[in-house]
Amino acid sequence: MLPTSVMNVDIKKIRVIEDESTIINKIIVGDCLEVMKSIKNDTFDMIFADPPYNMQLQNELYRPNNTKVDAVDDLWDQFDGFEHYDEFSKLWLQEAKRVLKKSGTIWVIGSYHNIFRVGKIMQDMGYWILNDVHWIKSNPMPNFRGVRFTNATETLVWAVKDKKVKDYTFNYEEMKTHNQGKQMRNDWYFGLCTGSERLRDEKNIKVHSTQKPLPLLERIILASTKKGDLVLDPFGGTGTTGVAAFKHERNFTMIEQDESYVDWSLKRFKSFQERLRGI
Amino acid sequence: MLPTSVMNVDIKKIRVIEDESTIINKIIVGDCLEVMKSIKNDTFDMIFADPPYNMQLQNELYRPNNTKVDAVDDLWDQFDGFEHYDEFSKLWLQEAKRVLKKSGTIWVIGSYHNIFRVGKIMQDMGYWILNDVHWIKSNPMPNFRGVRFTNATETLVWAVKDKKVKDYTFNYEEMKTHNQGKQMRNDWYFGLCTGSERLRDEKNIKVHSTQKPLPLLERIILASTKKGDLVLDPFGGTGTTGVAAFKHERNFTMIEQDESYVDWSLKRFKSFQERLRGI
DNA sequence: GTGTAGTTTGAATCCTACG
DNA sequence: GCGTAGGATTCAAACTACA
Repeated sequence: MLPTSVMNVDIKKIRVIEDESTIINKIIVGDCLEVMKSIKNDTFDMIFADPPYNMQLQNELYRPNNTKVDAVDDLWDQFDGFEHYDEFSKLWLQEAKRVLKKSGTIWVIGSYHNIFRVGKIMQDMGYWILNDVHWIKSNPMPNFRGVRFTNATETLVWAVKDKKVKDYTFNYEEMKTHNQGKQMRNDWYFGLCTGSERLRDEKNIKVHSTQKPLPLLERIILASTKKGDLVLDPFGGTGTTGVAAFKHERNFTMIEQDESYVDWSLKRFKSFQERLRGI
Repeated sequence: MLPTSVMNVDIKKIRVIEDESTIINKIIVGDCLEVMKSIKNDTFDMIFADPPYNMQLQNELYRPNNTKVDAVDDLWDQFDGFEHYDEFSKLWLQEAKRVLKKSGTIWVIGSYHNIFRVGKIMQDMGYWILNDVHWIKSNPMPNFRGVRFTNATETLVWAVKDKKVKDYTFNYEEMKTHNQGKQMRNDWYFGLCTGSERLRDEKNIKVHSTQKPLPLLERIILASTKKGDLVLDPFGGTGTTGVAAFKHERNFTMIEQDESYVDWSLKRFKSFQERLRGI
C-alpha cells in the first residue's frame, strides 16, 4: 500500500506550462515539440519515449480464417518517407536531450521499422547507448502468410546524454530481485497489453492501438529512477508511463497531443487511486 | 551422411578471381572491397556478413583513404569514428547489393555498437528489412561492474535488395521443424561458441575473438537458401559460414583479409571432411 | 462456482499467377 | 507496369458461452 501522501497525488490536465512546479504530475495537452520547448534545461531524471514507428503498411492483411487484421493506421503514424521521419526524430530527440538532467537517462522503444534510424540518430547526436533491451513477447501476432519469422520482439535503446556520464541511476540490486537474484539481462519477457489492462471504449474498441504493458514500464522505472524522481514521457498516449511512475512513488510529466487519450489517462489514474483507497 | 560428391568438395584458397567458376567453394585472401569489386553482378543467392564492430579496429583497418592509422588513437573523437565506420559500411553494403542476385537475401549481424548504424544505412540504400532476429545467448559474459544490464544478445538484420522483391527463399516448413512444429520466431536461443567447436591455437589462445556458433549459421542457411545455392561471406573469419554451407550441401565463397584465419578455415574443412569420411 | 470448448485478437513494412 | 482472381495461411492468451 502506498502512503496516503502518494495516494492523494493530484494529477491535472493542463495546456500551458507557467512555471517549473506546474509540470509535476501533469498531463500536458499539446504538440510534443512545442511543449518541450517551453520546459527549461536539465529538468528530468529520466525520459521514456514511445514515438510513432512509421509502419508503412502495404496492403490489408487477413488471417487464415478471413478476418481482417486491425493494423496500426493512425494518422499519427503517417510520415512522408524516411527523411521526414528522421527530421521528426532529430527534433524531438534534441529537445529531449536539452530537458534531460546531466546524469539522466533516456529510453526509446521501437520496432525494426524505425529503431535502427532512431538508434543511429541518437548516436550521431552524442547520446551514449548503455544497452539495447529486447522485449520478447509471449503472445505476438503470428506471421499469417508464413513468409517471414514471427515478429515477436520490440527493441528499447537505453542511453545517457554523453559518453562521459557515469553517475546515472541503475538500481542493480533491485533488478536482481526481479531475476531470481541474478544479474538482470537485456532480454525481457512480457505479454502484450491485453485483458482488463487494455483500455477499451463503450463499444469495446481499444482506445489506443499500441498501449504498452504496465510491467514493462514498471521495470524501466524501477531500473533507472529513484523515488521522487521526475520522469518525462513526450508521447504520453493513454498514460502507462505515468501510472507506473505513480505506482512506484516517482513523479511524472506526460505530453500528449490527442485530448481523448489524455482524458482516458485521467480516468485511469482516478480508477487506480480509488482502487488503492479501497473504494 | 552427406553424399560422396559433397564430401569430396575441393575447397581452395585463392588470391585472384579469374572467372566465375573459380569462386565456388573458395576462400579468397584479400580485402573485402577489392575482392567484391572483381565479382560480377547478381552472383550470390545469399550473403551473410559479420562485419567488425570494434571502432578502434575499424579505424586501423578501414580508413577510407587507405592510410593505416597509428596505434593509439585518442585523437579520434567518437563522431569521427562513426563517420568512418559509416563510410566503410556503405562501401561494402553497396558492393554486396550489386553481387547479390535479384531475389537474394542478406544477413548482417551486429551489436548495439554498430547495428543501428548498419540497419539505417541499409534502409537508406533501399534494402528492405524482412526481420530483425535476436540471438539470445544462454551464457553471455556478465556485466562485471554491475552498471548495466547483462548484454546477452546480438542482432541480425535480414533483408532483400528492394521492397519489391517477393520471391526470396524462406523455408517456412523447414523452420517449423526446428521449432516443435510451430512457426519460427525472431528470438533465437544459442550458446556462445565454446568447447571443442571453438578454434584454439597451440597455446590454447582463441584463434578468432568473435567466432560465431555453428548452429546459428546453420539456421540462417537452412532458413534462407536451397541446396546448391551459392552463399557469400565477405568477412569470412575462421570459416563458420562455409562449414555450415558445406554441411547442408550449399556452395560458398568467403573473403578474408587475414591469411592466418584462412588457413585455420582450411584446417577446419579438412578435419570436418575427414570426420565425415570416418577417418 | 467450475470446467471445457469455442471465439477473438494483437505496432504487420505478410502472396502469386495471369492477362 | 497494373488489376484481379485464385488459393494457401496462425499462435498464445484472454474472453465467452454453456453445461
